[in-house]
Amino acid sequence: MNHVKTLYMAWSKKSGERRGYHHGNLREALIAAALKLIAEKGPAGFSFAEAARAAGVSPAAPYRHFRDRDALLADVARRGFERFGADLTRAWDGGQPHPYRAMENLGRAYLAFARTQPAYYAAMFECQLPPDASREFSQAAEHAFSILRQACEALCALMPADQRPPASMMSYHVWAMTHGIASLFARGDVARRKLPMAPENLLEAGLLLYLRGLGLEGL
Amino acid sequence: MNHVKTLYMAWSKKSGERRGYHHGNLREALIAAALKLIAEKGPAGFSFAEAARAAGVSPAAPYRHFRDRDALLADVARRGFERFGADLTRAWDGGQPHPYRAMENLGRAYLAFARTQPAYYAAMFECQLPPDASREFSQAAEHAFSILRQACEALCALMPADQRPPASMMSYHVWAMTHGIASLFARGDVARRKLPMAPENLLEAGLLLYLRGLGLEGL
DNA sequence: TGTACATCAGTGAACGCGCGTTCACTGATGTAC
DNA sequence: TGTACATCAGTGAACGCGCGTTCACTGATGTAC
Repeated sequence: MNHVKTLYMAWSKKSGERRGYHHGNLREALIAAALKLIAEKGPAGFSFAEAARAAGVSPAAPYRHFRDRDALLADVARRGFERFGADLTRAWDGGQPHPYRAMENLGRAYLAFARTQPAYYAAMFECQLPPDASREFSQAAEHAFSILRQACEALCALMPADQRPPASMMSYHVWAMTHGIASLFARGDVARRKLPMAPENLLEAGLLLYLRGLGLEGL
Repeated sequence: MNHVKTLYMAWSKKSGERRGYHHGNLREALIAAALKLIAEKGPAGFSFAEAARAAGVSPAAPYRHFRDRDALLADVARRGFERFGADLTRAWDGGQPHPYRAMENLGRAYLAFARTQPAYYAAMFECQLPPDASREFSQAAEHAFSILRQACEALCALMPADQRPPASMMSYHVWAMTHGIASLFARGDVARRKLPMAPENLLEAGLLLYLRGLGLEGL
């Protein structure tokens, strides 16, 4: 394919000119449309046909890219976990400048994801999608969680070896509290509950108290 | 209405005999059908028509009891919060035999609800239903949460007055951790994640550590 | 470089389906007299 | 106690709709020669 022409086409699309027979990037366009629809009406209010319409193609076109409606939804969830994992990795930043501060950033990133990507969040956690639906899906989810575990291990390593709590248990606790605050108070959709403080502050205090309970002082 | 006859009708229905022109308890039957459908296919896979079919009435009959599909769903969620509140109240049992033990029971009751009533749980928390959708709904939800707050106040009261943490903040932390564990690991539907221990034990340890962080020792 | 052709990603018409909702109706219930 | 009647909770047929999915097709792309 003529590369210059490709670039020209991309430019055309960007500037809203009429596309030709081929869409060029339908797969991505469908995902984007799905996210928009989920954000507006919840995972239930998303239909294959409407996504096609939003992308400006015939209702049969999506079948070239996804087996069926559920396959698209599963792909949205998988991508969600991938972005989520990337966000968490960036926030953790290898534990810099200090494991505790990095853990705080991790929590903030979790809340920020729930707030700014409510569609991804709902697809990932509230779609009745079995966690082991597909290999790629469960791996992406597992990877995101592994960042939390890694952070907990780094925090445990700050303690004398004979006083360290099990990092695995700790990571589940941190995950649960963060997920609870995100799902109840930080989510970016209509289901968010009111809270008399910033969710970030609630989370920071919660983690601090929990870590103190573990004997991790002097942060 | 003849009371004996009413009792007889109820008996007839119980023994599965043919009902007459009037259903007798359609409202309840529709709620029950909705719960069954939600449990099987998620909140998205529930339709007014199918609920009517399950209750053995024509598709127009439900309109005598609910304005529309969403009204039924909202009623399910409201009832869910009422049952939830009742369960939590029973578990707390006025703080008997000891506030900490009662708090433990409270957490167990939360997890048990998520496990045994996944349909209610999904309708309450994952239906994209705004928390302030209706007065009755938000009151029922608020009441359930107030049990948690009450428990936290009782626990705070065990501490010297000058060391007490704000019970309000504490109740949000307890809620978040419990809700996180329930939603991720204890729920009774396909979205439950595997956990290398009983969710109850994870929660107990988490609460214990958190309380220790607050300075609530000697439990 | 030019051309023939395989492959790919779209079309658009069609289908059967179940849904939500409405309507005029009817049978049962409970009550006023 | 009997009867007439208002009210209530159902019926069932009908509607328009959008959905998911299929099919034979076609236009564009990229490549082999």
